[in-house]
Amino acid sequence: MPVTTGPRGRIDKRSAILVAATTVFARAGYAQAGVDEIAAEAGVAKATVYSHFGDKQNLLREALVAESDRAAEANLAVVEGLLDPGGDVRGALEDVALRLLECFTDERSWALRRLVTAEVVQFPDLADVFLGRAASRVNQALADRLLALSVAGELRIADPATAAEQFGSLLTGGMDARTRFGTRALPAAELAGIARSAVDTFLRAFAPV
Amino acid sequence: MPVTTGPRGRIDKRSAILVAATTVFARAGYAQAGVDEIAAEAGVAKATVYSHFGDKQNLLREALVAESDRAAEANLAVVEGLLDPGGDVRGALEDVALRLLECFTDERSWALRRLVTAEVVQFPDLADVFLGRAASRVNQALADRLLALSVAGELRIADPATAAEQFGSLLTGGMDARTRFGTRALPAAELAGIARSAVDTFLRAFAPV
Amino acid sequence: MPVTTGPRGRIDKRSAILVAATTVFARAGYAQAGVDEIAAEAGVAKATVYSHFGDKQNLLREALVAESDRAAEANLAVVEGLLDPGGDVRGALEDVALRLLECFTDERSWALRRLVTAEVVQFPDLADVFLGRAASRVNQALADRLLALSVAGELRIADPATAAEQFGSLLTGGMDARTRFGTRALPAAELAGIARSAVDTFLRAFAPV
Amino acid sequence: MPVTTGPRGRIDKRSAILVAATTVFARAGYAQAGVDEIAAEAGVAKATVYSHFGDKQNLLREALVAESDRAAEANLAVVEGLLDPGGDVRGALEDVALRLLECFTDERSWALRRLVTAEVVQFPDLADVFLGRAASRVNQALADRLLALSVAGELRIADPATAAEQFGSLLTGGMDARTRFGTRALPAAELAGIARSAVDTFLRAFAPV
DNA sequence: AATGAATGAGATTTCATTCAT
DNA sequence: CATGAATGAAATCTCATTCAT
Repeated sequence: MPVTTGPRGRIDKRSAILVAATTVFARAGYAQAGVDEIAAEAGVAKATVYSHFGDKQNLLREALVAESDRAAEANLAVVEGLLDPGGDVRGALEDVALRLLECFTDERSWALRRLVTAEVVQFPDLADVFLGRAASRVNQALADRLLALSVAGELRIADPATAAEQFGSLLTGGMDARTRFGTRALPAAELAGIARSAVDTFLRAFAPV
Repeated sequence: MPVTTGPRGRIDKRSAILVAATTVFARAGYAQAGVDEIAAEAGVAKATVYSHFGDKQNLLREALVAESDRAAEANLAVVEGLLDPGGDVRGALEDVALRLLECFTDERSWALRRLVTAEVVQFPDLADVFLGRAASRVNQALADRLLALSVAGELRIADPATAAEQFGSLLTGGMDARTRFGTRALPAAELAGIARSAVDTFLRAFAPV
Repeated sequence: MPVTTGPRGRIDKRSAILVAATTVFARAGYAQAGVDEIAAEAGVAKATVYSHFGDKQNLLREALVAESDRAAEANLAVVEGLLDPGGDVRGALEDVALRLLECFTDERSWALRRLVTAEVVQFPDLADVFLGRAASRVNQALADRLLALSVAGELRIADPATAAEQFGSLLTGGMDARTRFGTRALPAAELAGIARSAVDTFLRAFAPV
Repeated sequence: MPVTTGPRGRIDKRSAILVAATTVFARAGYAQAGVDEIAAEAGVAKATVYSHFGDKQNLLREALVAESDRAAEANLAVVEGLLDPGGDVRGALEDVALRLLECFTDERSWALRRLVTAEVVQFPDLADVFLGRAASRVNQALADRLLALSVAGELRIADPATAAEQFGSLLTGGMDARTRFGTRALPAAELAGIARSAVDTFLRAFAPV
């Protein structure tokens, strides 16, 4: 018997379960993950999982909400570091590009995207969770920065939203193939090369005259 | 009583099963798809499925092989249409871009990518199937064409493989978000806009002086 | 709604399953017995059987452990009744012989031996279960008694272990044929005759001069 | 296409199947043996097995008939060697005993008894096959010899049938335990010891005054 | 006569979920 | 509130048997 329980104990269990669910879903996939397994990983009884989250699907959703927020946080932190560099746009963009790429190729990010992709047909609202909480916020933030740079005369961008999307695409578009869908890690040098190459093309297209 | 049987009958059943498997896996996902369901869709007994394919995992693999080949065929046909346009590079690229986008946003292509993505952790060799049979062949073909255009002085490309990858990325990089992972169809006008926008950026970066 | 549950309830179910398994395995043989059938006989859900015993093979093992113990108990009770008879050795031996024969020809004993015999190739440890828990204990106990009678001058036995084995053999050696492997019951008179005949031969060999 | 077929080919196939069935049933048990496996072992198609033997149960029966005959032959050959030894009854009996024991502990004999024991509940007529074709014939032959020896004054036996049964019992009664139901081979020395010990007890009981 | 192919029925096992304590 | 226990429904896979060639 715990000496003190109360709201704190319950909350602790809730997040232990969420962490466990994230881990197990990432490792095994939604269908292959057993609620037993999640409960064991969290150190609680299976019924406790149900009393907190209702059912397995909802557990997935909540886990994806948390992971999407976590991923968004990391990405936004990077994008918000993209301030007016006073001259070295290329350096600033390469720096942001590389750090975004590191976020993107993180194990947990791959797992998040894989889970959304895998289950979107069964549970279409998962797309909204991921896109709304992570992808579109990051894109919007990036568009804001690009606009700022454009206003500052460092870039020449007509449509910042599209430019932001294309910046991201150039950066991450080949990653499925290169990492075999997140199954294989890339050497740091390769990451840096990809970032440089993406920024290079981006600047050819959007550098001021 | 079947009208005709013999060796042809067996082959017919095999492909009926493969078609059914593709359909059902696409509709329900690998784990949620029952072999019962596939057998019913194919109009054969469950045991026949097993006698042809051994187990469910192998059925998935064979289905993905077939779908990868089919997708590659369609994409290659488009890419191979990209000949020296004698002046109107933009028009030629936009045409190819749009048609590639149509391939890419096809229901079956989405299903293929979703299945690979979803199951790559459990069955890592599926990545090889998809990448080796489809993605990398298409990229290679596109690189070949870009090189030819570069040689012809229509483009100014140093590294055709990377340029091809970037062309594809600009084209398809935003599609997860726009189609909600293939869950939502896009109006033709939007597709055309995306193609135009991708080509525009690509040409800004790679058009000759 | 059950009138009482709690820890007692689980134990009750466990033994209900064990009893049912014993019954069904005896009736149908291991391979032909369905876990469905056992669950139905026990009045529980199939999954409950699995949650208690893990798999079918283990269920067989546990059932055989219980049956071996039960059989050993009955046999040992008989053998331990063989005290110094003060003169009438023949009578005492015939009495024990007949009662051992009754144990041996019991339906459940036949079923036990049949199951062990049938499955020993697949699950070699079953031999250990049966021999270690039943056969060898009974033989040892019988050897002890024969030694005591020998010490008391009622028998003339050099090697009690072998003598005990031979006593058992004379008694049960012909039973496969007579009962058609336990498929046919014997009249009490025949049993008594066999016991008498076995004891007769035994005493011819081991009675004191 | 075989160069010549005809009745001889069919007969060859029939016995190939029977041999294969015997092998596979012995190795795996009746229920675990697949008709596929038997057909493969025999080098024929599964349907051929059915066209020759009708169903699996009948295949078992025919295999057991053949094996029972084979076992009987071997045992009878031994027993029939038990002629009037002119003085050395013990030596003659020990010789027969050892050779019978060798028959009895043969792999194939164990397999035969195991199959009969295992399946007798499902197919009660198997007991008749085994008992009628092997066990009782051997016992009868042995009774004949014992009677002859008795007439010759070498033994003193009132009831030869019972004596024969007891001779066999003394010999084989402990073999289940010693060989763990045929799962473990015995060293030749142990076999010889058992034979000697059985004959010793037998002669104590049945040697002439 | 022999076979390759197909199948219906059933086997074991798993799992998300509920309920009484 | 947390849990151990129980379960209904379904999943994958197997196998004896038949049929058309």
